[in-house]
Amino acid sequence: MKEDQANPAQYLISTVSKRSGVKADLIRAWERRYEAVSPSRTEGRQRIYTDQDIARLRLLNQATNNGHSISQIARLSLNELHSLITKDMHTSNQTQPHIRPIRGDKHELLDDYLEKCFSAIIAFEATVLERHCENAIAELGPMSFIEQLLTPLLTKMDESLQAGLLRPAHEHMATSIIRSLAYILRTNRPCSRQAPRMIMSTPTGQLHETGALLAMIIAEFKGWHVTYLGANLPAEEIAAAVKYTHARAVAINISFRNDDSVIIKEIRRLNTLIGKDVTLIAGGRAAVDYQTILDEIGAFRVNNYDHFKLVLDGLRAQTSFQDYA
Amino acid sequence: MKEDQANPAQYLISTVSKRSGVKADLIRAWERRYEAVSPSRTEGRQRIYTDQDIARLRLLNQATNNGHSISQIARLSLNELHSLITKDMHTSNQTQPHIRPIRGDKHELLDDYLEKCFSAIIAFEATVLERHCENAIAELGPMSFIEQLLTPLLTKMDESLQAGLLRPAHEHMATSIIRSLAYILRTNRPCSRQAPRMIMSTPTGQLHETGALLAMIIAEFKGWHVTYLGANLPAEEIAAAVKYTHARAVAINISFRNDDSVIIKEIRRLNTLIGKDVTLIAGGRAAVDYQTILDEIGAFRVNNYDHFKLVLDGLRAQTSFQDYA
DNA sequence: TGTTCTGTGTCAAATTTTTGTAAAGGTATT
DNA sequence: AATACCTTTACAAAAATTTGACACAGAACA
Repeated sequence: MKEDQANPAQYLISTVSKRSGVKADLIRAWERRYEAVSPSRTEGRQRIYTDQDIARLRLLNQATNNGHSISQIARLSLNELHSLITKDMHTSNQTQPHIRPIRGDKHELLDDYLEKCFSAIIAFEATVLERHCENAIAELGPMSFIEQLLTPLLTKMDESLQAGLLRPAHEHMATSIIRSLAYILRTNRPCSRQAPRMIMSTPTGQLHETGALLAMIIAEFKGWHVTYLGANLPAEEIAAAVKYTHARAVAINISFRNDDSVIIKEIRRLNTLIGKDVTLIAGGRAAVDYQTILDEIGAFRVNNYDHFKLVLDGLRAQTSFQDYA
Repeated sequence: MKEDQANPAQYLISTVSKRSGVKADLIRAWERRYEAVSPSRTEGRQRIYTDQDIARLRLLNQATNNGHSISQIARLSLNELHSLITKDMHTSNQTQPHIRPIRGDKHELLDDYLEKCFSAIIAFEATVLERHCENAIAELGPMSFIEQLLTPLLTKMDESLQAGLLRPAHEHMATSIIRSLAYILRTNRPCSRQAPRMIMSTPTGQLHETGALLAMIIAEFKGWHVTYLGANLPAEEIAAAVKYTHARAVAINISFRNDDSVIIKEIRRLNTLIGKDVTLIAGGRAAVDYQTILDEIGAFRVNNYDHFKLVLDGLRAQTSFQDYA
């Protein structure tokens, strides 16, 4: 356990430049003028950067492109940079999901992050896990992070839990961290008034909400106005939320096969309560176990996030004309 | 205690102009003539604005468009501007009542925010609730937000829930929003390696985690390195987390009086598992119901956040020499 | 009615500051 | 030796600053 076990400083400036998108000259200028990063040095005075430095530079790059002055933001923390950029998206009505020119070996990069995150979980290092996730979000972008890093990570966690390699405490810790990242991941865009609305929740007895949370983020990316209700909610409450918000769709996440009779009853009840005009979508690892009931009532069941996106697009297209101002 | 605002983001005039919709020239004129804003300066005299300044200018812009004279409203507080504009919306042709610039009346400000947040909850407007909370955090700072706005709000929500004024769906929605704010509220300071560590969770059967979440944030403010585990965790798991992290204290939150035998058993088990060297702290609305067992095993019970802070300080002082870098 | 005063928004010129880029000459690494 | 880095210095474009002036609408005044 030395100074920074999980973070062996390792990258040279050319690598950092490629991965962050900031030219090497400029990286040095930013360091010299504003101490934007503080890399350590080799014996021969060459700069050595960490993952965090890369994430920083990437965010700084994005923020300056958004019109911020480098001198003013150079010393902000990763966290602060995140919220800064989130706010930018929030205000400047149409900042596109930023370019992610991850050139080179993306696969290796993902594996690297996956390994690092998993190690942090095993070591019960919440702070390290959080930092790695923040870095990954900055480098990969929210979507890739969710689909290509987080999903495999959650799967791996689940397997390890089954295998007894991890304890529930590990999983709780990791889940809390991941959940807290939702704020960064969400593109708090103003969400035009005509955006179709959706309720996202988890039926009674389903306590795990990670899946629902990520699905919410994805739906928001797809332009939906999602009202997120958390986990473990009875059908009447979900239906009430639909009425209040005039939602056009309800998505529920089923991660575990607890007590079939309860879930099936809840689904059936929810279906009758929301009426025919509201689309019901069910996803999650255990949703497949309820295929029959879902078919019977004419609800969608989605297998994965791509499938979910397709269904969402279909719903948007199918209904009244939307303005894509 | 420095003023450690969660919002050190700073903007130059061009950004401010774009975001607020007020031309840069005019912003300067308003400052020169009416001190509408008071930006700080860089070394080279460039103006530096905060988020609040932007909000201010946006409101001033809107108010002037509504016919108000800039010289009359330039010095109103954020909050007063808010109510001015909402009043404009409601009473389209009313003689504007005397809006006294009663700044400094924090009580009124808090009541106003409380009212707005609660209305947003009743109306099931998640987005509005979130925006009000974000504004309040910017204006009040994280600590005041938690202790003076959020705590009363949660109490009020609870009463309304009991009275049938709100449905559980309302509460779930609001809780999700509040939880997502944790990321902003947390002082993600590096947390020096010598910071005392603490495990925060909620025992089996206790599904509400808002209290634990806020307690975590407060403990972090107090310089603790908190590992947050979420809700509904068996004693063995909490104890395992203590072992992994070498935590010096465990805090559990008990919000509801569910099944006494379970909770008492869990507390007792937790106490034996963590050993004598680890301090157990219990808080939450229903913690008082378990006073006897807590006394018996020599655990702390805290009544409120101030009490919690006192206990935390006591623990820090009592143990080995800490660095207050 | 006509004149003046005041409050407001806008513009322009001259000057500074900020910031990305680059060249030159030396050092490390492979 | 070839390539990649480092430091220092310089430079030019973009953005901000200050100062002062101007236009115009309403209010005040004669």
